[in-house]
Amino acid sequence: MAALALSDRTKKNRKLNQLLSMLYHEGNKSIPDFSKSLHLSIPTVTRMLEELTEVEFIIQVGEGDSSGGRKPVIFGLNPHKNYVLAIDISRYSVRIAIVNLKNEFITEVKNINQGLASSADLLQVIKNESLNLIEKAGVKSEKILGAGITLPGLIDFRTGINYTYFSATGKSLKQLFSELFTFPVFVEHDTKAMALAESVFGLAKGKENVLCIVLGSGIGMSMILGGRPYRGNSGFAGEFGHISVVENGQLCFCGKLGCLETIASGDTLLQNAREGLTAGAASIIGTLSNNNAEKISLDVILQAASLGDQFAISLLSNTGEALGKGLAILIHLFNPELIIIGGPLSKAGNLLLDAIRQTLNKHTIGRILKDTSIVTSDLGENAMLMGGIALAVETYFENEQSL
Amino acid sequence: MAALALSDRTKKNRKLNQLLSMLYHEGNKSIPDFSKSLHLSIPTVTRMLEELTEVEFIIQVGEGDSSGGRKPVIFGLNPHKNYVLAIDISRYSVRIAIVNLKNEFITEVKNINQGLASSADLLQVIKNESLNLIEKAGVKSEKILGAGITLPGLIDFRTGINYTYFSATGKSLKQLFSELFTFPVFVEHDTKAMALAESVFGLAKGKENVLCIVLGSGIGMSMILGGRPYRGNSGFAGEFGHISVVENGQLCFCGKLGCLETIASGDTLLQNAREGLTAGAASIIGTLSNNNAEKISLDVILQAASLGDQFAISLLSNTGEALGKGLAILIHLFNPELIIIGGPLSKAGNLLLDAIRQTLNKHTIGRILKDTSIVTSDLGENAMLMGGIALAVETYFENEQSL
DNA sequence: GTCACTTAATAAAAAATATTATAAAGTTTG
DNA sequence: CAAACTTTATAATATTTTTTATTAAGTGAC
Repeated sequence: MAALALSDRTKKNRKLNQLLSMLYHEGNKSIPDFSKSLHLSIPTVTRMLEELTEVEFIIQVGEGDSSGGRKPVIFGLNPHKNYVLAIDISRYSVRIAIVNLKNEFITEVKNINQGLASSADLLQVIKNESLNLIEKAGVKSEKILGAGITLPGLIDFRTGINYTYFSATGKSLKQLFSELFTFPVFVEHDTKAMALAESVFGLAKGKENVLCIVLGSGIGMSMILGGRPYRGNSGFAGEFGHISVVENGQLCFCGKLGCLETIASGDTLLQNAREGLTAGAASIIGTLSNNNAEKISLDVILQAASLGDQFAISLLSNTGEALGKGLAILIHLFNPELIIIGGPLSKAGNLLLDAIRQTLNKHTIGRILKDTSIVTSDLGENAMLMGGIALAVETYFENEQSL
Repeated sequence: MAALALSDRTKKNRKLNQLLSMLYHEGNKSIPDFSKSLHLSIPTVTRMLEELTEVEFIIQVGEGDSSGGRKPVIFGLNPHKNYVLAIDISRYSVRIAIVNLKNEFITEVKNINQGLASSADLLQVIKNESLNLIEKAGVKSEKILGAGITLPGLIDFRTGINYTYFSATGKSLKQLFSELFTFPVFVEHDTKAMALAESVFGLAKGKENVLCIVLGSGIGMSMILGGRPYRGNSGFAGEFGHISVVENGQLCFCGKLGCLETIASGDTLLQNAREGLTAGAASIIGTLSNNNAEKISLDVILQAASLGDQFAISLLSNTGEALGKGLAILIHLFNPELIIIGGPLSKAGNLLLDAIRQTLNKHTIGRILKDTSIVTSDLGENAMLMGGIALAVETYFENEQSL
């Protein structure tokens, strides 16, 4: 097995990198497919594929269809050539998994009940649990091409410094996590990772201009513009939750008044639920939460709504309406082809979407709204992990830099 | 002079196109410069330059500096190889000019006092005046590589149909204008052309993420994101003037309530001026406009403000404050490195900028605001023409499609 | 089922490109 | 002010890539 130094940024390797990246993003392909996409002749592509087969990066996966002629051999990534460690860090938990190059989870997703807000020694915990998982999976550490790590915070992507977490260390996130493992690490903001996941695996696949909204306790946004993730100048783009929508509104934790988060986030919804129940609203939320205001969660409210609870439904539709006002702004500015609503609240589905659409009809210029679809994400709770995986593979194949 | 079919989209020509485009955007270069940028060897670049010199596309313009070694020969575009006809169409006027490939105007800018709103036969007028200008300039029609045409309206860039003007013809803008001339036409929305002009010639040169605001009777916006003009899905992106900022605000001509245009546009400023004067505000605006409310224009108010008129200054600062609220939203969403304020009102300079900056300090998360500069454009009244020129040259050199 | 047509893959020849060596033209330093 | 070093440009050689021709493998119509 000859050594193929894919990390050299020579002209030849750039093409090899491009080829691998295409295979990862667009799936299996034939020689003529590559020839057209890469603007290379068929003999050249043949030689490249031979080289990559030699080092076991790719394998023949069968033959394709033909509309009248010899059937082409189809090539695909060798799923067992490498593995990716995916780590999604959040405030109260960490999720870890290992996948092969077909994005198949080769372990269960390990859930740790410690997070950024609850553990002093989180990095060490992450290291140990990761190494355990790697051992349990029976994967050699050398076969792991890298770790895709996602976490929240205000991250300056030029310096890699997270101003919300770990900033006291003075180290960049890449430094911090690199010290844990022998393989490379690729770090990304969790919300931005979700956009990447949608773009590579989800509903944004093949689309050029997509906005991804993450509805959880707060409101996050990430964007695919011109087919590429958009970060802005320093990585702070997408602070959708903190645009002003209410003149002299409620105080937001960011210090400003009337941010969208103060009227349309999960936290606000919960607060409204508690206040409504205290004021005597008729609802099964009380029973579902054992009449303990502390136990009222988004899941409880979603459950109540799905059971037809009018109060819960109106809470969701109020949130949808408030969010719709914000989305109207986004649509005027970005003219996106698609808006994907993700995060815990997105499970509300049409209870949320209907209210959003109604508000948009009122607040958006019709000609522009016409070209925008609004859907809820179908990636589920592994969205961030998937984003981390895509980041790791893509950065590795394309030989670029991540955070 | 051998024929060099630059329009063939072969691999070789793609490189030639890239080279010409680089020369246009980045200025004159040496053989080693090209070699590095184009990832081609020096002999190959030498051959390409010989070919392009042969057909008079480029010329040697002198020699460059060296930090210790032989001085390189510097190559540049031949400014007289081709010319561009630039046409900027607006509601009440049309401006026409001819430039060479150094972007030097080889004629005066011809100003026609007919426009989209005032002429039934505008296309014919434009054709005649253009041909006159070409003849007067003594330029052979074959030497004109194309016309760069800019105009306002809601333009679907996929179909090239302008829903505001000429939509009754059922023809795309390209068809419509192509019928006027023997050379190719390249059409662009006027506001988006301004962003292109800023990106190629103006303050946005070399910058990745820039927002361009056009402050005139209304409020327009165009964007450079990831170094490229951003249009959105159908070309409607940037409707900054029609985002909602006032709950149950004034009725906007777009049919919605409380659009930014209803509080921060030139028209609103004029209306406020008239109302203020009627209510008895102390100001020299009255004298400057001969006490004729009809004659109060943005220019009059700017003149009054520059003379120190307190009422005029407060009008501008009110507009700045209102605009600032909108800009705060943009900064949170786009995290741009630069916001350029253009259009007639931008002449107010610091009278506007100071109020904007003050408002931003109040309404924007500090960490994000820190990385954004806000300036007024320095392209002047030819900004749109320049954008049309850049569009024509760039599209021609890069062999791509425009509207 | 054969014949005409289509698509894929390989082989050989031709063209283009890169690499290496060398020369030309400057700059800097002792 | 020469010697040593740098950078640019050209020439010769080696490599890579494309083009063209050929073969392989399949489809569909009569």
